[in-house]
Amino acid sequence: MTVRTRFAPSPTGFLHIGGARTALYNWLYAKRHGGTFLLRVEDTDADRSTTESMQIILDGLRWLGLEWDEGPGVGGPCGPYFQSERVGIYDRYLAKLEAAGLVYEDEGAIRFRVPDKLITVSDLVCGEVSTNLKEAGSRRYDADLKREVEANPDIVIKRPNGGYIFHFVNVVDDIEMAITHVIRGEDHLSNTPKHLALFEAFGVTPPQFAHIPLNLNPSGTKMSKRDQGALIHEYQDAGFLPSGVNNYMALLGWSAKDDQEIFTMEELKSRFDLTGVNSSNSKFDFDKCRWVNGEHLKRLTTEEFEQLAGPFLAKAGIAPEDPRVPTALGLARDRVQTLGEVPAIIGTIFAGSVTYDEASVAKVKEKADLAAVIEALITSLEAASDWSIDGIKAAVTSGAESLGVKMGTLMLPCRVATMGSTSGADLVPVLVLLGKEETVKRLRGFGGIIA
RNA sequence: GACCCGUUCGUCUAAGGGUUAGGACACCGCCCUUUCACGGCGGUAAUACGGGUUCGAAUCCCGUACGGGUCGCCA
Repeated sequence: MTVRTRFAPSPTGFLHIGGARTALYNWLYAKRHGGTFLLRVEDTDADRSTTESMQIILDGLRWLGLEWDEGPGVGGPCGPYFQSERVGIYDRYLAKLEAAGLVYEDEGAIRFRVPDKLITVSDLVCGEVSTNLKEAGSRRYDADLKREVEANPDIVIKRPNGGYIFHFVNVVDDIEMAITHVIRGEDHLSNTPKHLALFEAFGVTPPQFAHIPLNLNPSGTKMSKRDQGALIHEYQDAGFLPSGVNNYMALLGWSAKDDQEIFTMEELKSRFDLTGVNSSNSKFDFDKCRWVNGEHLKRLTTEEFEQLAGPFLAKAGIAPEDPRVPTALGLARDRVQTLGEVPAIIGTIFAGSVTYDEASVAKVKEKADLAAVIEALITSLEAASDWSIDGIKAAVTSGAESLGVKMGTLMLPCRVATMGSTSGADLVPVLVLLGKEETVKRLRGFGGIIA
């Protein structure tokens, strides 16, 4: 049987990292087994569903490269892929339950009679979990009263206003769309017996279930929109690579069982499997996510890096077609973990003026003879006949000799004077790009500031 | 509160009865570098606790603690 997996988001406005990872696991599992990955929009709650909020989710999935084989925009044999357009199908399935005497009306809503027996979920990740819905559902915790109250264990599947409820449509669609593997967050594990009861009521063999552990924020609670790294579009804005984000998401809850940490999408596709998914929740570590992304950045070709960095340069006011850009990018390349960090490294090269970092200035000011050092730099660099890496080095060396100090003594003040900070890209190549005139101008300007 | 799931360095994880408990991020140190990084090498750091079973337990069983989840006419 061909594997068919699905991602079924409800359009609440953002593609959350947890949802994205669920989508990734489903996508990878389908790819790994030569199957089909489908996207279904669970928009039964009309109040919360808008076109824009759905578009953000689709855009996020496309950016990640998790293209769906069936679903919105591409169609497929099991459409429509919006639950809001499938009411006729749900009516038909409801009629089946009615015919079997398994539903009844209760204050305008339709309830499904849950069976009074032990239902066992055989989960590919969590193992076997058993529940009796009739027993478990006959009590409910009332948050206001802070105690349990009597409850009707039969689940509502249709509202008085005609809208169908998640548990029902979810099962109907999984049947209609011939889903073979349901990979979803562990928060659904407790719901699964209800779904199994419905599959049985329809006389259908249920799909295999795999409940994957949740991603928690660093404080150990469920990731919320406000947590760093929670929303996929933020990765795009910050200059992450889709492959880097996918790689890190894959690692949160899954292991290849060897020491490999960096995977291309192709490698993930061939190596991912449910057997490597572990059952305990994981905390999101933004630093490691950045590191993984940095590794993906390093594996880019020069051309790819330049092309991808372009928009981030433009956003920072640097013209990507400036002839100095390729060299500057080469200097920034192996010291950034996201493309968004690039302008901070090389922006000052292209800027009309230098913004001085206070701590950096204070550090070079500690040297008593700073003014003399700057003066020597101006004199020797101005005299340089060959404005190349070697020529500049020779000039700085001669400046150092004139003061009777080592070249290294001049480098940090020169760095702060021309770039504003003690840290930054390799300085001599930066000076080459800056040009002699601008370099000397900046040194003079700095000399004026410290005087 | 009831039920369900979980618990290995700070974090992500490996080890499916016998390992000096391995790797990665982060952190610290050293080397390289006449600057800044990259890089290389090394270090600190973990089996939640208590009972069993066993010649032998991170690994199997029970209990406790802690964490997370579910208990909607949300999905």
